[in-house]
Amino acid sequence: MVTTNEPVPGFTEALVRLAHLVQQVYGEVAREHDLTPQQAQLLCLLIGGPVGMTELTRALHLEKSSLTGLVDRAERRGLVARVRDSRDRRACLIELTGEGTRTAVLAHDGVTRQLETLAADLPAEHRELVASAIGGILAEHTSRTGRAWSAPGPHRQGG
Amino acid sequence: MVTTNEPVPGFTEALVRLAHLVQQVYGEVAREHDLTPQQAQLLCLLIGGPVGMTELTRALHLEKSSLTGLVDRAERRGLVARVRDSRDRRACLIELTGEGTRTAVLAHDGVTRQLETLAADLPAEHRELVASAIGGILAEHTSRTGRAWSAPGPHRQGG
DNA sequence: CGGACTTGGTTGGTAATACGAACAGTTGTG
DNA sequence: CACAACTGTTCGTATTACCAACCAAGTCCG
Repeated sequence: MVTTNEPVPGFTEALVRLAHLVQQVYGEVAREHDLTPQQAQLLCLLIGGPVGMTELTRALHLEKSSLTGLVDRAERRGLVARVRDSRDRRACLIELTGEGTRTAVLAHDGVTRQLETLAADLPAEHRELVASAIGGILAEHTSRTGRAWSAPGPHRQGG
Repeated sequence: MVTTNEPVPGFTEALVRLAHLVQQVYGEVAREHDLTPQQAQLLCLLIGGPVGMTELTRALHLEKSSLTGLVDRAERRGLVARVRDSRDRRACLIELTGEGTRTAVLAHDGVTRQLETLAADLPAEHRELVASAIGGILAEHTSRTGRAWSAPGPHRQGG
């Protein structure tokens, strides 16, 4: 009874284009603050509080070594700092500096405002529907990979 | 009584995450076919027919020089070819080769299938609604920048 | 305790991505 | 023809991203 065989062909197309648009917005906003899109993403991810490298590799879908470089450059620019984890002497948490926090918030707000502006014509109900639909897709993906983005919140350490 | 002032704060968050997910799917599929995400994107864009460099820079939001490199590498791999434009001797159209077409279709199908799978739980009506909502957002952005992606179809020569 | 194994992060080497500035060839215009 | 506008390339540089190899710290197990 499910009609998933021949849905709207434009649906995935729309998703892909939207992703592209978001990417573009991220790029523009990042540039306004003299950041690369990746750095902006990193900063926004750290707004919720310090995060460990391993957690970041999962959130950003990067290899460890790639992340090392990204954090290195961000650290060299004084945007983030590595702080040793008290419970695990090999691990380190990445933390926003003062300037990093300022920039991160500005960038995050910029992206949010841009997207909100673009979606201004969208009635609130539709907006909620889209949000929930996306939530479903994300949940489906999460259940498949068994990994989540771990939204801004306390890092749930298994122990 | 428009309620655009304090909408769902999770809306833009959802958009951003979705973009990330699509990006990831693109990356996975690309890798399955020994492509970089950018190459996959290029190939998918060419499925509709040959496209000029300038048009491609707009579609991919790249500088001319960046695109030259991307096309260079794709050409070196035998995926695309530069064909001279008969009407304009400085311009060239980028065209898929035989293998390029095969790969492009496979990659496009792969991405589509993945996304469809993830959205399988979404009822068709919601899907259409989401697609149209996204369409609205894209249209808004288009009207702001005055430029469109020029969906798969005949290249409209601006004249 | 002590070695095997795992985990967390860095280093080194390489390819791809992306930008800006400068350049060469065409086109169109006056 | 002179000149501006346009199309794509080349060059130099910074960033991104991967893999393999590595070191250091924690964990497991005998």
